[in-house]
Amino acid sequence: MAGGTTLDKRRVTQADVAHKAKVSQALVSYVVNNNHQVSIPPATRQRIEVTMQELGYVPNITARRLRTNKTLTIAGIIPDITNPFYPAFERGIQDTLDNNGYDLVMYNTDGDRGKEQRYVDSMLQGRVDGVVGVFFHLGAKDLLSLVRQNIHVTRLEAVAKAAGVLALDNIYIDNVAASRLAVDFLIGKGHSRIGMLSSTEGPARFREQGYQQAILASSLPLKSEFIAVGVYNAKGGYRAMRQLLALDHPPTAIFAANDLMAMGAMVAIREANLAIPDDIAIVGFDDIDSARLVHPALTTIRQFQHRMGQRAAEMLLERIQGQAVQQGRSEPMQYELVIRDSA
Amino acid sequence: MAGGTTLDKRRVTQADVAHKAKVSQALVSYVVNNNHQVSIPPATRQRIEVTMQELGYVPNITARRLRTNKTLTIAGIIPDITNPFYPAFERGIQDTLDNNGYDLVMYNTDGDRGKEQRYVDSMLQGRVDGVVGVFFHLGAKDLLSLVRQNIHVTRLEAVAKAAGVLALDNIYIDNVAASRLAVDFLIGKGHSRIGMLSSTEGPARFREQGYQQAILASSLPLKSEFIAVGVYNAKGGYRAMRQLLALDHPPTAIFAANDLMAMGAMVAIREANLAIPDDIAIVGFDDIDSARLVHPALTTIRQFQHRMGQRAAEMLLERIQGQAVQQGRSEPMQYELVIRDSA
DNA sequence: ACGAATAAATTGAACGACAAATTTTTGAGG
DNA sequence: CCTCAAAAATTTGTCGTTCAATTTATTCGT
Repeated sequence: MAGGTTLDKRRVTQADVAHKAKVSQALVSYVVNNNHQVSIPPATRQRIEVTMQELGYVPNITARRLRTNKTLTIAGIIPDITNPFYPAFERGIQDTLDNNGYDLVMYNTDGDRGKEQRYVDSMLQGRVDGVVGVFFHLGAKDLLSLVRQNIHVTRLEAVAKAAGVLALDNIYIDNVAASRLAVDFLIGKGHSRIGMLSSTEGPARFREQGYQQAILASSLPLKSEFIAVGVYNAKGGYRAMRQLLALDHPPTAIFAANDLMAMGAMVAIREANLAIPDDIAIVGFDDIDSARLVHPALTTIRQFQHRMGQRAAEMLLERIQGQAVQQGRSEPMQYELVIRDSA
Repeated sequence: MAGGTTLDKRRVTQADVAHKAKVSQALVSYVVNNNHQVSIPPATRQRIEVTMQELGYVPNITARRLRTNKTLTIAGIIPDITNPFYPAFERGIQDTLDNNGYDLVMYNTDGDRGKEQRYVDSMLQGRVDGVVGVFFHLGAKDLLSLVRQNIHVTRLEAVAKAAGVLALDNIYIDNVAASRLAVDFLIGKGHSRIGMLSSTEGPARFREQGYQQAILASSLPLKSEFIAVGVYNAKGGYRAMRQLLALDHPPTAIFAANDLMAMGAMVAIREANLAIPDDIAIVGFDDIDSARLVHPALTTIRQFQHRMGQRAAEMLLERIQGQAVQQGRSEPMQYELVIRDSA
């Protein structure tokens, strides 16, 4: 029999340490937590510390969580980590949480209402102290149950939200204004036939609003056939672009609802033997990492995903630690137009 | 005053339900868990269920975890979620865990030994029931402490590992063989001057081994100046490629240690006014999503990251649930050469 | 040097859900 | 009305933290 089946040896508890050190279990806890409210003679403290060493005591974090009613854990509820927008966002969250001793649990909703609701409900069991969430379907009222249980929420939103009375924070970039910036840039380049690759998903409808506002403000005609709708990824962009290319007089410039759609469109444009940006200029949205690696490099709206994740986590921790004003906060995040070669 | 400060209303517990329903707390637990070991008359069961409804009872998951000594939580310890290889891997893990009622906690090590060690140590506090890990520095012996605490581990490895006596599973793709496949393809295309963009990080050293084996097996000369080393990302690939381009007789084909380096190299090649694949052919590794979106589309070694994540999680759950053989398992994963336009 | 007052050191108990072990209640058969 | 088994219900121990309570030690005035 090799020394393999030593499984049933129970884990060392504070009670075990206390017994061996001839003190009460409470004293061991005070030593573990280095609590200064209570005075412990150096001799006793050392005896307990030595005994912990000897027995190899490691605190049971679940018991600690139960007693303190703090999990030191945050949920990150996002649509899909394989969408290139989110890894840096999650990483920003995790970096900030890690610096503060918090864990991050990951959930992917696929932008599905049922999953969003299911995960929010699951949080009511007390898995986490707070949630950083990107919800396509749930609104503040759907998160009320969490807030009432003192589980705080910070949301990433796609438009400016008025800070409500609910103790629930938002960060956002103004997708409408940012999209106007992108389309105004194309207009400024002299384009008069500007198409958009839009989507029914995610923040695309706000980006479409920005597109429409820019066109209308410039007194160019707003043509509905110039707006092609597809799913919110490269394939959707490819297909929507083919739709626009099939028009008698296709656009000479394209604003894509996100970089993936823009990249899919670039494939379609090349297949049609057209040159970017000479025949068709294209602007994306998000500035995902690969935007600078495609050829020609993609002009796009940059968001600072890592910073956004950090800030969302910071605001959440402030609220958890009672350092935030009672009322909900809403904070705009930066964006900028990155001009590369595609437009 | 406003109805805002209703915070201190204590959460409803089983004891509250028991008191109102005039039963013991244990009975409530039996009803909650629908335990069939014990018989409960329908009338009593219903009374308890109604009372739970009335009071809005929600189980305290931390207390449950403490009592059952099961967290139903798994740690995912990876180098960096912003490395495009990992999102689909993590998503695969999460999908499988979610189907089995498990949560996933995310940690990023940046391939740093200290962080790898710190996170592993932190798991000893009983945060999780198991770990899916990608470790660049820690070996089986460093994970022994976890296995001894009955915290199981499944690792993603870069080479075939013999299944050890430790109850610790691996999945891997054979990076050496896969790299040989890539370089053999270039040799088969008639290239005799084949360079490599390598790195000191991650699995790059195994990919370099495969490169060397392929060159040697073909009786081409193995030139050390054809191996340029850079950091494991696009910028590293760009810089390493510029190094190769500065040679008197640069290679006519490039094997990059991963797709990001390949894409960085493509930028450098274009800047030198050389054509891909006509002047220089290039092959990458990983088949990240954007590999098909760059121009020309990247020939590369495809790995099935989502499937790998799923399989890693499956193996871990099998072990946690005691369905795995005692001995460690090592399972190869599929890969394939995807021929696109860059070579 | 002695008792009271104060300070220091230490301990008990509750928290919440689960489940094994135990006790109480019910009801049938004689 | 008693026995005995089955059914129903309860008791108990668990894990770390922290408030409250208790025990032990020390100071100080006389």
